[in-house]
Amino acid sequence: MPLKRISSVDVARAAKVSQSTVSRVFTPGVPVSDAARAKVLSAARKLGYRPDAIARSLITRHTNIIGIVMADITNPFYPNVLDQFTNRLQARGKQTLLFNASPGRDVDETLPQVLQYRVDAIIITSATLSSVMADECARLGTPVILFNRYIPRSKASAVCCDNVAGGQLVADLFLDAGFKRMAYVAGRANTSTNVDREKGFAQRLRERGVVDWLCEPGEYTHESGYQAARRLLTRADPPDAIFAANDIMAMGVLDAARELGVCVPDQLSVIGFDGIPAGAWQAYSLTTIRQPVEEMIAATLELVEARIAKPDAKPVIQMIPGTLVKRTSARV
Amino acid sequence: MPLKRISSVDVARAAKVSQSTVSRVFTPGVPVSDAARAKVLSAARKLGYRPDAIARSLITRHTNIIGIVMADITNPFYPNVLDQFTNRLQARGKQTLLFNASPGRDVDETLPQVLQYRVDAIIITSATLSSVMADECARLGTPVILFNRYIPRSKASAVCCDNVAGGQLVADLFLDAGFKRMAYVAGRANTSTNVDREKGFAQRLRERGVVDWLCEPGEYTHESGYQAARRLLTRADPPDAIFAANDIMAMGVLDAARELGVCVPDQLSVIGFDGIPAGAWQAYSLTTIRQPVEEMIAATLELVEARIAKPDAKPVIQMIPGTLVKRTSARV
DNA sequence: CTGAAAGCGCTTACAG
DNA sequence: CTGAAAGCGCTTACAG
Repeated sequence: MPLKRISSVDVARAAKVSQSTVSRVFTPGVPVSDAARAKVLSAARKLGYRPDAIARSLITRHTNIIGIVMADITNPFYPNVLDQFTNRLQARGKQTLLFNASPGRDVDETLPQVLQYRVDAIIITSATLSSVMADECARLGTPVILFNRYIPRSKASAVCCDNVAGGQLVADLFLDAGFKRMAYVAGRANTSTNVDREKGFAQRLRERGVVDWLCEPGEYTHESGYQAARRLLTRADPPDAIFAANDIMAMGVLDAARELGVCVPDQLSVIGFDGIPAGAWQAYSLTTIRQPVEEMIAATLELVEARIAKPDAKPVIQMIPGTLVKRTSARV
Repeated sequence: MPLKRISSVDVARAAKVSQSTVSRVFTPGVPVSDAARAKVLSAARKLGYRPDAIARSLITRHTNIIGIVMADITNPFYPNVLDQFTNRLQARGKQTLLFNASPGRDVDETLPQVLQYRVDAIIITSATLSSVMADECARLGTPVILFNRYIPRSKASAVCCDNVAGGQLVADLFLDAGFKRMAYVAGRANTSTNVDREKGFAQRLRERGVVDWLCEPGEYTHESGYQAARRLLTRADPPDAIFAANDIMAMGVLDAARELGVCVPDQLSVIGFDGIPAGAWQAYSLTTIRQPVEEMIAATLELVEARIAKPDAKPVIQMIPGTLVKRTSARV
């Protein structure tokens, strides 16, 4: 038979003080006499009392809960992101309410649910929302920070890896190394990460006089990278360099090359994007553009704090450059 | 300037009904006249009203939030688990409060925080808690369900892959195939998954007359599997069959074998445990014992529902057998 | 420093 | 079916 939850009133009675005093003891920074504090703490310990976070939230109007909306948790780039977010949030005494969104769809239907729980702020990653919804959140005073996405001209702030610059960097690398026939293996078509990485890659290729390159669709999975590479490498005129929109697809590309007897990096150079741990495994030794995850997370969390403190501050979009990690999958 | 959050009182005023009626319209299964419902809904829509989940929780005494405590999110077995839990919880109208625990330590310090938020139930995975704490939760009426762990004789229910049986299965497979020199690459020593997998493996080996086999420590990471295999394969008497306590270590073993020129499966057979997607990649083609994740999650969620409805029901420990996935890393 | 009281935004007997 | 009222467990002016 579950016992009644014990409340501040119970503690007050046991400690022979008022309920207000009990509350004060559990509110940091409020003056309480040492004598009262001692009585309350001892009674609280005896009864196993802990303040009720829900009741506290109702009156303080903040919950210390941050909503994280994520699609695509199974993409190997994200577990680390989620791990770091929750760890660092917990270190600041905040909790994480996790919402799963369908990849590729906006989260406009999910967000009202998040809002119902009065989260102090919302972090959205590998998913996007309409700018209408972003503005609605702003109206309600709930800060929204996008992680690795951005919505130009909306009220939502964002922290991104500079995906365009990353794409350009890969193009430069390929061109400097003298490759003649390049290919891009795309991520899910409607994601901003894919759009930007391809944009940077294509722009730079064109700027430097290349008019013709290959492009295969993919969907940010190992299997789709593998299939794209099979199509590419069995052509009469196969590419000598492939840029895959993320690491996991690049690893699929490498598996296809191995299977088809295409020698990497002698006959084929492959570069990925993300910097996931698996890229370092001996079977792949993947050269890639590493997203500065730590920095991006730190920046996001700072923005979260800043916007909670001042919700109507101007939205900012922060771009952090990726860095080349040279391993052995590309002759660059 | 953020607008005031709009409450049921605002809607009541706009719809010219009582606040109670507004509340009833948003409480499923409570009778309200069509006329009143229409007025309320229209006013609510106009004002953008949504009931406040925090206030509702305070009075109904349940939050519709399930706490999930997880260590080791970056272990590739878990993203899928988390993804499925959140998806299926959301489908039932429940939310997920995610807590990150340090791997290897119990979660006794974390749990009071979870409890403060009055979660309806707690799921603990890849982490464990003392039986004292389990009983404390039971006393408070908060059900605790362990996922892939169990605490004998405690008040916490559990859903597990049958790790002992899985270990036995691997031993039988190796023995039936005629291997002479077997090795076990261990997971983190203090985890119940590692203890049970090794126990089953060793028991069966002994039962069938094997007295001598190799054992190397590992910590459930690719790197530790790789290092363990290097130690094993550079011995004067290297093993001809390795059972790794999880897939990711088995993949590290395969990478070491590849690097050392040990041919798999001709000179060495490798079997893992978990059934993570990456095991199917062409670079590994890993034979493994697959944990029936879907079934385990469904069972866990059923248990969660059942215990929320009846918190003082007897704890149950449910074991679900794993299944062999034959690929090409083992000659069995 | 402390207590009595108001109030956060809901749900739910209670009476009609 | 509907409204007035009590109450969930806290925080925080207000007065002393």
